[in-house]
This record gives sequence, C-alpha cells and structure tokens, in this order.
Amino acid sequence: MNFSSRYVVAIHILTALAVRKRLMNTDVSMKSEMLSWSVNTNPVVVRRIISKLREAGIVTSSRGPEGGTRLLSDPKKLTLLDIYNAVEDGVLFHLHYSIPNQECPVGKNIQAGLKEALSGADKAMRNYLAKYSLSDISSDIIERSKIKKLIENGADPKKLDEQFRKAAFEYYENYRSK
Amino acid sequence: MNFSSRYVVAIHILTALAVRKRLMNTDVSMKSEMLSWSVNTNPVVVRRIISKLREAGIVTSSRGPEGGTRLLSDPKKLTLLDIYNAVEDGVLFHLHYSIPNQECPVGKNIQAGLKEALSGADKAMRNYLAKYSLSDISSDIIERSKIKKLIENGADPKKLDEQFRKAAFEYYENYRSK
DNA sequence: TATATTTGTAACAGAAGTAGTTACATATTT
DNA sequence: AAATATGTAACTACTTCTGTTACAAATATA
Repeated sequence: MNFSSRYVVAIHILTALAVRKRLMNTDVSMKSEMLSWSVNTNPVVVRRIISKLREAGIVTSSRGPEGGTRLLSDPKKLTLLDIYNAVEDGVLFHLHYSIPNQECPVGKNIQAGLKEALSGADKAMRNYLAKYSLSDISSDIIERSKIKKLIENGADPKKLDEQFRKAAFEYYENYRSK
Repeated sequence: MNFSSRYVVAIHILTALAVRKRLMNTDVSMKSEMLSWSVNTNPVVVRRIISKLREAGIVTSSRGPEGGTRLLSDPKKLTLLDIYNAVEDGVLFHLHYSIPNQECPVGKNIQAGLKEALSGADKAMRNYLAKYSLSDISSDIIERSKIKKLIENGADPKKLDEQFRKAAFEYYENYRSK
C-alpha cells in the first residue's frame, strides 16, 4: 500500500533537533549532512523533507557556514499529526479511478455511502497521532538511549553532543571519498 | 501517498452482491462483467480483486455458464476491516528504507520509540473500520438509491434486478464492439 | 571583497505499485 | 462438443518514491 518513508524520516529529523535542543539547553541548528548521517540516507533526501517542514512553519533554515535547520515549533505543542499533515498531503483511502457507473444504483451511491466510514477511519487515525507530541518522542528516545545514564553519571551533555558531531563528520568524510 | 483504489473497489463489489442478495432474498452470483459494469472498469481488474476476497474466504467463484462469484460471508458479520485485511496487505506507516544509523542515539532508538504511536494510530483506524458491516453499507445504498421507493410503490424486486442485468448486458455489448 | 560553506531545487535513473488490456488455458453447464 | 465464465500470465503506461549529481543562491568569515 503506502510505501513512502517520508513521515518516519520527518519525525526522525525533528526528534534529532529536539533531543539536541534539550541536551544543549538552547536552540540548535543541524546541517542536512549530520541529519542524513543519523537517518542513513542522502542529504538531499533530508533537505527535501525539511522543505516541507519549513513550508508548514515547523522549522527554519539558513544557508552558508554555520547554516542549517532549527526548530521553530515548541516540541511540547507540536504533535505527530502536525508532522503528518506537513509531509503527507494525500488521502488515506483512494476512491475509484474512473467514476463508477451512475446507471447502477450501487455505482451511483457507493462513494457517498462510504464517505462516513472512510473519513471516520481517517479521522480516528489522525486523532490518535494528535495525542503524541514531539516532546513525548524525544523524551522516549533519551530514556531508551544511554544519554540519560551518561548524564546522570556526570558526563557533560555538551561533550556528548560533540562526540556525535564528530561521528557524523567522519561519516561524511567516508561518504565523500567513496 | 496511497494511490490504490483496490479497497474501495472491493467494498463496491461486495456491496453489489449484498444488495442483490437482499433484493432477490436469496443467494445470487454475479459475473465479473456485470460487476465491472457497475465499477466502471475492466473485468480482469474485478477478477483480480475477487481473487483476494476468495483467498480470505469472503466469496466463492465458479466457472462456466451460470458461473460467477457469490458471497460466503454473512453481510451482518463481515466488517469493513475484514475487507481491508483481505485486499490491503501493507502497513499504514513505512519505516526507514535503510536502517537508521545505530551509532546515533536517535537513529538507534527511533524505530522502537515510534512503534507505540504508529501502531496505535494504525489500530485506531482499523478499530473504526470494524464498526461497519457490509450490511450497514448495503442498507445505506438501498436507502440512497431509488430501489427502496420503487419497491414500496409496488415494483417487483426481481424485475428491478432484471433491469440492471439488462443494462449491464448492453454495456458489455458496447464494450466488445468498440 | 573573496572564499568557503551550506541550503534549495531541478533533473534524471531505477525500483516498485497500480490499472488497464490482451490472450489463452481451465473448468463447467447444456 | 459447444458455449460460457473464471484464473492468471504478460505486457504497457502511469505514478510515486528514493537516491544521486549538479549547480545556483545565500551567507559567514578571513
């Protein structure tokens, strides 16, 4: 059926921004390179998705050295539904390709007859997504990762962050030289 | 996003069978030709979808003269979710194409961290579909169409049915001769 | 101001899903 | 035996999606 990974990648990108924002305790911007390192894809793929998030007003980007993308939305207020709406413009259930036969009582009425059920199912899915905020997801990731324990054990969050930046940089070097 | 109309066509096919079953007050079988007339597509497209419904045990088919497809399931017990499961095998939300970077704390944990939210949204959609039976849909179609009024005004349901069969036959003749 | 850096996006290839269509083997009724 | 209907393979055309290259535009900094 749906075979796009845009949505999950969009959440991934925003989660990375939210996690680093919390670690650094300040606004951070990330380059598409570092994000593509985390997602494991091409920087252009990341930039294309960021482009949609930018159109939705969720992030902002700047060019040049020290450029990159940073969050505009408050992670506590931004829901998974907002992200869904930003990157998935299609509908959940497609109707007939060709208009059904209007001479047939079933063909004439089936689309109207299904509207309630199908749009209801679509809405049920969206309502569920709206229950989760980006903050919920980034908290979950911090819990799951070793970050929390390392910080509890006295590690400097900014040094941890630096480690990840270095790892991303090395990835990028390998990437260019292949 | 999802651009398959299989699901709606599958419901359409089953609704046609259920409506005629109620009109005739007995089991009916329909040829893929007549169904494709109502759906407004090619008989093979219909047969392909019927093939999936048959695998799910929802309908049965027979070949040769007087052949066709008829319902096995009770329309009151068959839900829109059953139909969904029969024809859509994919998942609602795709994960990353390439496994995210396991060296990154976000990449390592994002899929596990999203599982609850995404499978919950998927389940919310399915639960909603399960609320509707094929009988609900066919009742709705009968309400919307003129069938109900015609019968209330004394028309013979079997003659009405015959009219539709004739219309479908004429369609097929035009179809072949083009 | 010149240079290096980073984004934005067009353009293209390749993979995969889908509908529509033709063709024909298989099964079944009469 | 003939007629009829399904089952399905094979092909085309179209769409969506990711990955990739390429390059213009913007921006920070020396």
